Amino acid sequence: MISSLKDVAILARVSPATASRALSKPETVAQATRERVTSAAKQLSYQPNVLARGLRQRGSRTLGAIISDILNPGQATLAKGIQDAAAKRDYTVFMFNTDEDSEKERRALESLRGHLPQGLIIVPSPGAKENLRLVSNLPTVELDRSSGTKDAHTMMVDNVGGSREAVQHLTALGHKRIGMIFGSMDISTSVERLQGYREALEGAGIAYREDLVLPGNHREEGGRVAAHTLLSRPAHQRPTALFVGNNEMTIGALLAARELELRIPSDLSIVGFDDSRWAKLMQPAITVVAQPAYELAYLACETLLNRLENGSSSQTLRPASIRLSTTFMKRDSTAPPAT
Amino acid sequence: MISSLKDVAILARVSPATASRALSKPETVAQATRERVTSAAKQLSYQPNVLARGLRQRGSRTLGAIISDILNPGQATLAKGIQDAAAKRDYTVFMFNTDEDSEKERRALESLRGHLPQGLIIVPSPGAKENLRLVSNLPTVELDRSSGTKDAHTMMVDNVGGSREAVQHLTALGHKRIGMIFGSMDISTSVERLQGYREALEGAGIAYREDLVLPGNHREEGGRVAAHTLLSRPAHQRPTALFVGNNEMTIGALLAARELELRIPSDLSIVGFDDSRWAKLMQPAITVVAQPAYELAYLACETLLNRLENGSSSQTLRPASIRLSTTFMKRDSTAPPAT
DNA sequence: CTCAGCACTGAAATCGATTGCAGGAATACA
DNA sequence: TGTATTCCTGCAATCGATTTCAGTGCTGAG
Repeated sequence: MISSLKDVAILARVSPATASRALSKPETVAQATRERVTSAAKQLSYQPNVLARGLRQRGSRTLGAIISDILNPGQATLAKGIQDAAAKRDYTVFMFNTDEDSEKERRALESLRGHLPQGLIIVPSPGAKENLRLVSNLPTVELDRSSGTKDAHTMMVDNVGGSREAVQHLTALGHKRIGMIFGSMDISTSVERLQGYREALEGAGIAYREDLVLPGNHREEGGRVAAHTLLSRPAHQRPTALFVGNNEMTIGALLAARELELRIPSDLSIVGFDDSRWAKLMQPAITVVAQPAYELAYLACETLLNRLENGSSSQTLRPASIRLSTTFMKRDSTAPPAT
Repeated sequence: MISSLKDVAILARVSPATASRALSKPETVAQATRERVTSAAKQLSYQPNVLARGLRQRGSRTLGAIISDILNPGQATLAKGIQDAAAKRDYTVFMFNTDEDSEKERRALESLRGHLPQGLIIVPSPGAKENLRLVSNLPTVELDRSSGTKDAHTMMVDNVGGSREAVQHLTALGHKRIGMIFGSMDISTSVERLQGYREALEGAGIAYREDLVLPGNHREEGGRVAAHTLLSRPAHQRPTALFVGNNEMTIGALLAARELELRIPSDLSIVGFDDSRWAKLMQPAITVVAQPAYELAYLACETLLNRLENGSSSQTLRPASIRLSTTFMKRDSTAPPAT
């Protein structure tokens, strides 16, 4: 049913070698021959066997992509950006999820390695620095976060700047007690966003208070618990505004506010990091720091492919560490604190 | 850097053949030899070359998965279900997006074919019936929808029943003019959901009116336009309730209602097909027909793998056409019509 | 007329793992 | 002891495409 190059060669009355050349290096073959071969190939609806080709050429037009959680719309957007960029250059992508689990990441990398991908795009999980040694000679771009690996190519957004802007917005509105839910310290984005928060407070002359800052493990439930803790305090100690480090946790924070019957924005202002479908749809619509996730991923993939196709020279290129800037989306979930 | 089986064989002082057997059919090799080989493999951190193995065995432990749009949370859930099920059985997945575009689907299938996957799980796009002939001898499961291919294995939810239940809920509340936004007629789910709508109306003794039913192309914008059209009519002609055929279009319908300053549920009841994060989060929370998307996809993948591993007997198995039932989630977006 | 140069083509090796077949050693059984 | 059986191992072929190398035939220059 599936026909091989040999079948094509026979039908075109040439050797397999010539058939191969006619299809992949057309200019090296006489026109008449080339036409016989291409028409034979079409007639048999010949599709090259990627495995055989990859074996011979030591690697197929394949990339690995490892993201943390396809169910997170932000990550799904990354996945799509990667795939679109890869498809445009005729690469296929092996996509894996880690669920932020270092062990799953390791397994994904092992499994990937056997497929001899040409390159890797990864949203590193907490254990990534260790895991990435499994594929140390594979051209890699770290996306969204940094694993801390030296000389890695990274493609991230300006987390510090984005957070600073968000929190400055809150201080400008007059908020003094601003809480933050930040994720966890072993993920670079969390650390950077916390940093932006601190810088904004400092700029506004507000002292940093550890008791207003809680981790939230990046998930909805973590965000809910953290927000609940912060918001259950008596009214005069309770933060009047919350800055939440990612979209999932923002949902949790909103649920917590609802449970405690706090009205947004009159009782509580909220700014989230990461835009999303529902953020616009909510009433009030949520003010957020939007990230160019699709562009980021697309760019990451293009960068990787360019590096691959420039061959050896790439080795000498200094690691590209690109930061895209975020966009502050003022909506309706922020207002001056109640007097 | 990457070591081959031959390297392992040399280090273990055996032939490559024996090394191969020691690793993949351990019981056929003497224990002492086996241990030498496994330890050599570990020492070299040997990873089999999937391409070579796949070439020889005519196919690797790889599945193809084609979904329509990874950015749609429902589809992302399908993707995750597939991946989890595949990973558990140690298969890797090539994932493609079609964006409901038949041409992209064709390209995905062609590209997939060269990778010699063992099987395919596909959410068929409108042109799938034609496209699937490209891979007619590949074990395939159609997920979420049916392409109309004869004898195909399909894994779907009970769209007719789910819709009927939703619309019955509306008629029970006393609604007489119930609009529907259904997607497009070339996707089986749309047709079935429309069918459920008709059955429910009929059951309630309400005449089916074509002018209350509009297509919406499955996207937010299509849903918005359709809903806007239906809802712009004068109050006594306007539907008092809308049943919307998928989650994206439900968002559009909500936006349209907001534009027209219709209050939910007092001016307009809304039921959507497909649950999602934001449906719970909205105020009012949206009443929906929830689908067991993750389970559906997981099951689809397991079914496929079982069929693969039962070998030839599978050919004779009658096509499995499984329907999972939906769950009606009554929330706050439905109420009796205004008097 | 001869030979270099060119444009094409084909034979055969190659990539890495698997596997049918055969041979050798060890064991069992008569 | 002789022979049948079992167990283990290695040789060599194989999967399908690519690529090196060595032609073949032709053109054009000397």
